[in-house]
Amino acid sequence: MFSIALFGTSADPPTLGHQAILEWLALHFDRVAVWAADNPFKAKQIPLVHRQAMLQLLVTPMHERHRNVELYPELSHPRSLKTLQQARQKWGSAEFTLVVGSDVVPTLLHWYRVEELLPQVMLLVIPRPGTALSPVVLQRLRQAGAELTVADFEGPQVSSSYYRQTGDSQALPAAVANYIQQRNLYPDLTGEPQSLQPSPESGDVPAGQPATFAVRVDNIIFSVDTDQNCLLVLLNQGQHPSTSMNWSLPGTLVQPEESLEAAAYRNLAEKLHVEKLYLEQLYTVSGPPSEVEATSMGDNLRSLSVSYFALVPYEEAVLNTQEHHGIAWHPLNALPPLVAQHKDMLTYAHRRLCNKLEYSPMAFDVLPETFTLSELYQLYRTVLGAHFSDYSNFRSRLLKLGFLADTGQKVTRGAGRPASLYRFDAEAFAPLKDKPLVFV
Amino acid sequence: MFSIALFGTSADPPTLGHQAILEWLALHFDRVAVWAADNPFKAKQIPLVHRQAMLQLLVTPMHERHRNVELYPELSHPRSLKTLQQARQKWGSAEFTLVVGSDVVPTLLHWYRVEELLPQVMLLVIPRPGTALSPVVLQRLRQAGAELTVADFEGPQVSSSYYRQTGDSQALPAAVANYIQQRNLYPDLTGEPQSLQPSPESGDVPAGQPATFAVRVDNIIFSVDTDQNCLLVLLNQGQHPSTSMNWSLPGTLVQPEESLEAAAYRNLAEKLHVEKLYLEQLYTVSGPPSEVEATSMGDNLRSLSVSYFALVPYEEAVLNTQEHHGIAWHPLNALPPLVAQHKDMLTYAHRRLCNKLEYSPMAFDVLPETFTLSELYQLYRTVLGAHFSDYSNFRSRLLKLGFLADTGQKVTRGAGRPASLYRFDAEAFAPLKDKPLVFV
DNA sequence: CCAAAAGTGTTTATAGTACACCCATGT
DNA sequence: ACATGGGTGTACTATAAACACTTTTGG
Repeated sequence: MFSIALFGTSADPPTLGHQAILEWLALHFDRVAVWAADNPFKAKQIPLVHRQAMLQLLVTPMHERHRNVELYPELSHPRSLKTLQQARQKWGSAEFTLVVGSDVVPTLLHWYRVEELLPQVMLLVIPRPGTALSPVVLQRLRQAGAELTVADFEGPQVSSSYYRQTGDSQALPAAVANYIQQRNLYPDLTGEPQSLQPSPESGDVPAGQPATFAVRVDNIIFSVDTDQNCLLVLLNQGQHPSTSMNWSLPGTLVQPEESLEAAAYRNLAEKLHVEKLYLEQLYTVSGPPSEVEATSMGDNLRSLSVSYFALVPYEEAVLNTQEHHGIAWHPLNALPPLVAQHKDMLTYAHRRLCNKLEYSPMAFDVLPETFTLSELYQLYRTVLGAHFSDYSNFRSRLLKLGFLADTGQKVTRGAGRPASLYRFDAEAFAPLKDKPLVFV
Repeated sequence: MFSIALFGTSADPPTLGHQAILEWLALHFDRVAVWAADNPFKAKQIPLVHRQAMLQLLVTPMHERHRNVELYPELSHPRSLKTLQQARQKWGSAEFTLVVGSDVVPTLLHWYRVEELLPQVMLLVIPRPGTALSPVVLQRLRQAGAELTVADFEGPQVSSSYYRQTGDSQALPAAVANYIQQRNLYPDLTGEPQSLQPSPESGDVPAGQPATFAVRVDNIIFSVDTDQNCLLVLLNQGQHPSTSMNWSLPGTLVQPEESLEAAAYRNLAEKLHVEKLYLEQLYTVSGPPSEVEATSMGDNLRSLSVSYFALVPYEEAVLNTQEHHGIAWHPLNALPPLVAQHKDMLTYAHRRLCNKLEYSPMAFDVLPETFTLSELYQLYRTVLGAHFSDYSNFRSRLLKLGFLADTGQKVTRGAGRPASLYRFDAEAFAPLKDKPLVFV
């Protein structure tokens, strides 16, 4: 069958090594297809057009001896599977061989759909200086279905990276060397050989010292005054370090032996006293590097704030105005001037609160053990607004779901018919977990 | 009208100062109601029963001279409004006066429903040593509706905290001193006066050096292989520092000049190359204090991990297997052994992904500019599972909503009728934002 | 007696579900 | 022609929404 070698190279730049490989391939295959490949992870690559042009300069002269080597730029694709599909479309059924350097062999098993690729193509490995082939890897590849040959090729041991490090134009075909010089494509190279040094991999992470952070926890504490039909949030007057704004969310720095959640609970407990509450992590923001906190640990410390949102029962909550003179409840629809960042957090927290109420039983974390349905309804109506479903529909829906147990007790609040006291049955609710819109 | 003084005190312990105040009150009011108050923020308080008993010991002997002073424990409540309600229930319409120390006056305006409390009651302020009354505060209180008197009381200047600091039992009535000694209620006191020092407020925060953190970002990168009907997640082999487990989520340390989001993007870009993606912050966990990272900044550094979850187009994504040999896609239903913490994060991220798909247009962030409805459907079906609504209903619902614009173009994928190509119209979707279950 | 709050029921519109069936293309 | 995937329509059911009505208390 007609044999075709598929050889993609970054050609950055193409060297005498490439030339030797191509000549070797020309002798062993009916056709040799070569192209300049783009690697999206090599950020500082020479533009593709130049690399392709240089490759053309290398291939064209070869035609005198080998008419079967040709440039096929359209084959270029980050995925060999795609390249193979295109080759098959172009040449139909032939025997295709993928030519790869020995350096990429270890990563081969992680390629896009290897299990699909390997049965369709043969592999030819070109040994490259410095990268030995592990027999284990070869065996594992063969187990995965690879039909794999290692080339008995002994060409000149010059690679593109050798040229990029040394600038030794002896490694290049004259035409390529000329192309580079005309356009000054590798300006960092003086033209005279430099000392060979191991260079860091391109695209590597910035290897600087990682930043250190002071972490604070900011609480967005909501409460509901059902008498006044008012959603409240707890604010602190003039304590936030990084601003001159008057009001801010109550917060605290995380202590050395303390988990984030513990810090959130402590922060809350310092400001008010409640028996029941709902607490949940919300969002994390990092302060700008310039925003340094006063500390003895050095001034490279950045700040990071993890926000928690809480719901507490208003009737039960006792503010610690003794120690924190500045704290007070504020209606959400009449907020005082606030730190900009905190304003966003508040908006986000409010949205989360509304959503959570709609599908989670968090309301029962702040209601008393037993409660009337109108108390529950008042809570929902105050938070979700006047557009919320009417009482009778709310009532019948919840009772039908069956996780509210009637205690049999009745209680009378002022005038009107006495109301039944209900209890939340967590077990009966369990199957409804994660179901959306349980409470609408 | 019958005048009643309401006087709550922590009685920790009750002193000769309290006794003098009570005698003074007895001369100016028809009845003096006194009780031992509980402050939920004073953690190291003597148990209430003892304080009440001591107060009783102080009040009982007074009955010889003043029959109108009496203990009413049932009036005790952290909120004066409640106390007042109970007093009113007990004695009906009388003139009630709330007796407060001058030290609490500045916090008065932050009390529970002051605006409701102030019209109902008169205030009597007892000057206390060391806390001067600011005329500004008094004026503001009066503006808020307070009817306020400052007592012309010149009693002995001994307070409970004076006793607690000095142990000077000269400050106490003999019966109280005896009660304390019998039960060794204040064991820290030697009995002989100590030097008077300003002590830190009780219930204060631990004032230690705040902890410093190295912050890492861990990415949970999902992708959908619609051919194989498979939800994939990107894992990294054996790189996580704090474990011997094989696979972990790809992560990186946040660099000094970098925002959290920037670090998440960098981390992702280092591992794979995509043009389109969806990225969102997920959750933040703090490592235990023991888990120290190797660093030159000192070994008190704790670790904190902010996780981000991402969705990327599988067809387009090119893994950087060159630089990161260990990364690979794994089907979510066949995960390799994984760091425990990362397993939880994955579960959480998966749930979030499912929920987000149901109400947000995130799918269009990873689909090509134009797409067929079955491509969209396949994406949903693969992520949300076989229980997802059937194609025809999915189709009619989405088209009715009107944010999918038919491009008029048709495309044919293999056999079958050609499919229309649609485009996502963000403007038309805008009103549906935050609506639940748009896509069900 | 009425007002107020609790609780019940009825009607109507709409949205989800499960199908059956027609349409256009490649082989 | 027929398998394959794209696209349409219909009948049934469940639920949301609006509202009228009864019951039980306090004043």
